[in-house]
Amino acid sequence: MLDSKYIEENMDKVRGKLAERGAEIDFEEFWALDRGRKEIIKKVEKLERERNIGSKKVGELRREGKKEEAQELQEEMKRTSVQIKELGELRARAEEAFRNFLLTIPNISHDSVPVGGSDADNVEIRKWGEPKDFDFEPKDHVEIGKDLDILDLDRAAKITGARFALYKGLGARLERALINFMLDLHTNEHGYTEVLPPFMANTDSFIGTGNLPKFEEDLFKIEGTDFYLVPTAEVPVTNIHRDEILKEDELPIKYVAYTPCFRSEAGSYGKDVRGIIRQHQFNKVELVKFSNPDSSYEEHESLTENAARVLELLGLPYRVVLLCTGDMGFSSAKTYDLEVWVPSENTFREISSCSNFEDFQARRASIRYRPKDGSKVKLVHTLNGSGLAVGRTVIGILENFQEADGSVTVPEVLVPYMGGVTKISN
RNA sequence: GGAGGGCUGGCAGAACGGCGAUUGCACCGGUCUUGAAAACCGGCGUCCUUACGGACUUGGGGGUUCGAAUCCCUCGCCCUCCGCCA
Repeated sequence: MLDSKYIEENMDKVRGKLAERGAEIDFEEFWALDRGRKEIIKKVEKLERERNIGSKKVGELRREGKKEEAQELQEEMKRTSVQIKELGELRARAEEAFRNFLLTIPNISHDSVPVGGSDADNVEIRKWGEPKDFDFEPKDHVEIGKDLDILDLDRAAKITGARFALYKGLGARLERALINFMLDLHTNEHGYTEVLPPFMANTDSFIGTGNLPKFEEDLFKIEGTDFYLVPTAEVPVTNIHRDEILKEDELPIKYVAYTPCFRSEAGSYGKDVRGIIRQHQFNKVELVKFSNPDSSYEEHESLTENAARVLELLGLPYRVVLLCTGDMGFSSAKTYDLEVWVPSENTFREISSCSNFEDFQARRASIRYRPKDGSKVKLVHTLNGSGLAVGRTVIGILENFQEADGSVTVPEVLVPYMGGVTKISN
């Protein structure tokens, strides 16, 4: 959520910035809602003042034994009270309409973000590693998984439906090994605190991160409750500190969390239907930071590096891409995507998305800190990034490290997590 | 699922339905000091207003009342006990 005062004072900039990302804001409506809200607030508060003074006076008159005067004033205040109640309802509606309007406006991009309409305008920042030159026809992960009997998509479809996976044997072990490896790396080497949050969260939490009210169709809701399955650990973890005032000394707070992620994938019918690239349920290790606003962009860079380190240790070729205005998520001010090399597609595919949300989520979720110098409490900046998406990491490993004989070499760093297994083969 | 107790400011903890929440601790600033501590003074939630001011805020929402932290209803959460259960 943007600061309404900021919008008022920087109308042209806001208009331009939002246009860059393909979002239009109806300023006529904004002004109308804002003006309406302020007018009604003024009226109500004037009446409330009268009532407060009047009521106090009633008490005084009674104590002085002036019963009749008290009675008279009481009658008058009763009428005032009725008016307040009526206007109060209008006020509530006006404020809600204003807030709802603000909740549907996306974040403003950082000045370093390139302007563009689609992923074609994203900017490659750097590349790491060399895609392997296979001297045989490489298979895709579906074939590899089937041939090694570690991935059974047909039976998963029987259990649930399309876009679900059943890992078996060393496939299941590989998934678990990756989760543990990533958690150990980020806690031991990068200073994150491990958390294991609920896999469902309530409406307030989803509003806090910006997933609601606008993107409900992307979520699975639990019938008969106020709970949704989390589409990313970002939701529960960012909301750990919702409605809190943190100490400046505590910042930055860094969490790493493993959760499964559940996404309805509405609107992606027919896209990535083969394999486990796009699933209704997948595992992810997520990095989340709560930062001092002054240093959030440094924290963004280091968070991205922390995620990239996973790929480097695994030996998977990747590139870093700076998303353009048109390709960024609703809540983000700046996003780097990490893309892993996928031999079967002869291209890079997103495996991590690292964003700085500045105070956009913090304002929605009311996450603030108390500056050391005693000045007014301020909103923190929130950041997060996948560290990494586990299913897609499995794709990377199976496809990049496949051998001519159909086996897959286990990256050295994972061997201890695989119980000493160095090669997955029949 | 049943019975009971609770929810107040960053924390602790008061407040017969009536001058719009007493106090302590923590934190920040100032005075004092060579420096620090102590002491003293001030500050330390949100909104409206150029300002002066004003309104709101005792878990959320609603009700009773001239007036609600206080009474009633409802939802949420925490604690204790019973039942069931991985």
